[in-house]
Amino acid sequence: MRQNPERRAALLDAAIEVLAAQGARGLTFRAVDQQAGVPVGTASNYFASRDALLVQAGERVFTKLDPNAAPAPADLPRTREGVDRAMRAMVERITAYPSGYLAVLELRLESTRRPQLREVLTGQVRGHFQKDLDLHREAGMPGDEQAMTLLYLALAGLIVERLTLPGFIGPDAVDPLVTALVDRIVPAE
Amino acid sequence: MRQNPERRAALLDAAIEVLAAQGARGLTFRAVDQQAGVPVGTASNYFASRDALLVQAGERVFTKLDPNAAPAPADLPRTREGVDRAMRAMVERITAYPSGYLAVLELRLESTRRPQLREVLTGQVRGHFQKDLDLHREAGMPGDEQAMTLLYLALAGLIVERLTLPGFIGPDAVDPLVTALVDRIVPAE
DNA sequence: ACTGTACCACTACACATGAAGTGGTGCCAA
DNA sequence: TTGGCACCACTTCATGTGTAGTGGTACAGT
Repeated sequence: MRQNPERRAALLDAAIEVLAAQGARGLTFRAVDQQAGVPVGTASNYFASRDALLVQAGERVFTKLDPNAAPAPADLPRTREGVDRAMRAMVERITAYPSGYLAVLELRLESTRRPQLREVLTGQVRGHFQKDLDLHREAGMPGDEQAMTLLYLALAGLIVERLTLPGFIGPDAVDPLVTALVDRIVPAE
Repeated sequence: MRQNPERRAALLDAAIEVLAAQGARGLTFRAVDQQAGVPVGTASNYFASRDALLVQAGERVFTKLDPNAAPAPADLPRTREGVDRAMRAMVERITAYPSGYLAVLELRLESTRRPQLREVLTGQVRGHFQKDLDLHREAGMPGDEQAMTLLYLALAGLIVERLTLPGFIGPDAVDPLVTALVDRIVPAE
């Protein structure tokens, strides 16, 4: 088993791209090798099995999607308007990097068949959501936990819609929908 | 090309199960044959190509998911409470038939790579949503189009969450979330 | 009642694709 | 010089598509 961490990370990033482009079933050692531009057999040397590759890709994609997730809270007003701006930024950020979220969706579906992967994903989602919740509360933003859960679900739905059938909800409809959502979900201050 | 309509329908139903169980990439003629319990080669005789199979499965799954979609409006109060009941029933109905919605999710992701499939799915989603909208309005239920769109997105998000990572949002949390959602989205009467 | 036709279920096969795993070679650094 | 790593060649295997072909059956024309 090879150890080089940069190379391993590069392979995982390639795996994420493959997931988005070809689906979970298309995630093979060779496809990863090709995407990463390394010789055939490399991925096979870094991951014991396809399962391991899948799980590690699942771990990585969240660390790539989320860390920048909290760029805002600091200089944002602690009002509904502030929440609105944060949410719009989040939707913008995620839809601007489709591969990442599409890979997550593929992994979610694949986790239907792989208990181990499901464990990992559930832990990741729970953890990141909890962190966002804590940040939100510590920043003194309006909206209780239930409100944030509802926002999370609706935005997730919106993002899925935008990424998979962009013709249904057009690009111009996004911001108004997010604003309307926040207006209705987050209590007036 | 074979014509027997019952057999074709049975093959498409089998295709939906395969989609849910094995993903879009697992949808092969042979897998469909096996799932439907018919001899190898049958599906190949009924569909000109894998593409055609995918598209026709995409058409069918919506007709199977939706028609029962409007069992309620008649005897439901034209109030927020009525909307709440309708929405809870809908979530219940969809999560009770996981294969159907999981197949839709697989198709959505696959449509990322297949323009023709994307066209079909976009049309189906748009059409069914519009129909629901019309029924809702004609029944005199509270909530304008934007409110219904927000409800749709949030419930879609909730369903995805329930079907793919059931450990994150537990089964007992569903009804309260739906009720809270409707309370916040649909204006008080 | 007989025969021919059309359709269909089922079978078999030819061809292609793509992947996994293994073993080996050369290189570089400790 | 020894160990770890990148790279490569080759074998083996599994799976799927598309199509051709076979036998059976229902139906219609005569």
